[in-house]
Amino acid sequence: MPIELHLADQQPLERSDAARNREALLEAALRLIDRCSVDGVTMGAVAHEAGVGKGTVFRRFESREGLMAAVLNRSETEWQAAVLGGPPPLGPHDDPMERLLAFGHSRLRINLTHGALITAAGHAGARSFAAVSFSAMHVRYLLTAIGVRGDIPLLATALMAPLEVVILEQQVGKEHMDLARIEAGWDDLVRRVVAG
Amino acid sequence: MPIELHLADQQPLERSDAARNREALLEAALRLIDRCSVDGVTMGAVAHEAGVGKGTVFRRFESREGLMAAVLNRSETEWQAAVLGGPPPLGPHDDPMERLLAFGHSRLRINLTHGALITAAGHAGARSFAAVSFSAMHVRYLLTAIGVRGDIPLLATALMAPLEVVILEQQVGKEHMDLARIEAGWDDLVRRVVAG
DNA sequence: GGGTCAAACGGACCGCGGTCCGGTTCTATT
DNA sequence: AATAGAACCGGACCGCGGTCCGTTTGACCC
Repeated sequence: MPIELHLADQQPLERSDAARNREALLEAALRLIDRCSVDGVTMGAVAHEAGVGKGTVFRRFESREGLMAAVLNRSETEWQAAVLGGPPPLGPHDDPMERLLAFGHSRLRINLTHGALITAAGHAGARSFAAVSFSAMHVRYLLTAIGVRGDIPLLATALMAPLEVVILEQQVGKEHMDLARIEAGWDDLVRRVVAG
Repeated sequence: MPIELHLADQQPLERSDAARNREALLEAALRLIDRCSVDGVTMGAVAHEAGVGKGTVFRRFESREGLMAAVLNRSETEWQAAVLGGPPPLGPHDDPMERLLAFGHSRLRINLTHGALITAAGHAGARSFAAVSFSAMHVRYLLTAIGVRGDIPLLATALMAPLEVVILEQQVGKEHMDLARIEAGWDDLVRRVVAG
């Protein structure tokens, strides 16, 4: 019987070839993304680019959404770091209201820039899982810090919903709104919600 | 040269067999939906069920999304009629605020009930096209009638965003919120936005 | 080094959405 | 009724996401 003494280690352990392939696949995906845009990223193409079989891609990442989520995760992680410990106004300081506004603007820009990727990551991505996402927790925290009264989780959702990719693409693509207007609209919404 | 004297007629005219097939396909789709749920509705299956070739389905409805949108359109149309001319509080009466609240509750229920279908209808469905949808127009109108000041189109979007299927399914499926709470949350949001 | 076995690998295979094109059918016109 | 040609029809075909299973490989123990 194996001793398994990797105390705080997570998952049962990953074989070295598996780890190597995961890395190779992620890099292959990145290469493909900026060579043929997001929807040029075919599972077969990624496999070929990384020099492995298609089955391997699926074992590592479960699905196309999973792969996209993994790619997305890189930039998303450093954004989260910026929120948790970066410079103001996004990072920690003593005016939660200003921080909330900065959060919205930042999220807005990201969702517009990486819209295709986020959409491709689907249910494995931004939203989902473990009950609530990072953004939801952060907004709830800020609302509480501001002193808003009411059903905080619901209010947080209401504030984040207009930042969703689907909504933004509708506004920019079909209704031809520009970024500044959408930002201003979000600020206004926040003020109204906070004022209560 | 053809005289084309169908004055207010829309599109170049539809051949009778084409019209017959469109009907047959829509009914086939409906039959399949409540026999095998929405994602059992395969283009091939619909074609077979209607007794036509697969190509025909695509010529009539462009894509799977298009077919779903056509199916959705039936219930959606009668809902729109209820909004425009039905009984209060959803239909016309003299308290726009109450009507707005009723709108939200109604939309909420529909989006939860027909979520799968709406999602399957995708960009050809609820949202899209001709610049703005029926719901957007209605909410903008009500906000104006209430006397809200500000960027009405943006505020309307902000109010409708939390009613989107993606959001609702997250709330109900992952965060286990019940309908009453979501309704209450929306009412609260509306009051805050209107109070401004 | 040699042996063992779980884990990873690869690529054939499947069903679906979507396209294409040669043959067929309806409508308008005479 | 006959003609012409546009519109429609069917189903073979393609690429993609996803699955399956026989084969290989790496980790661990002797």
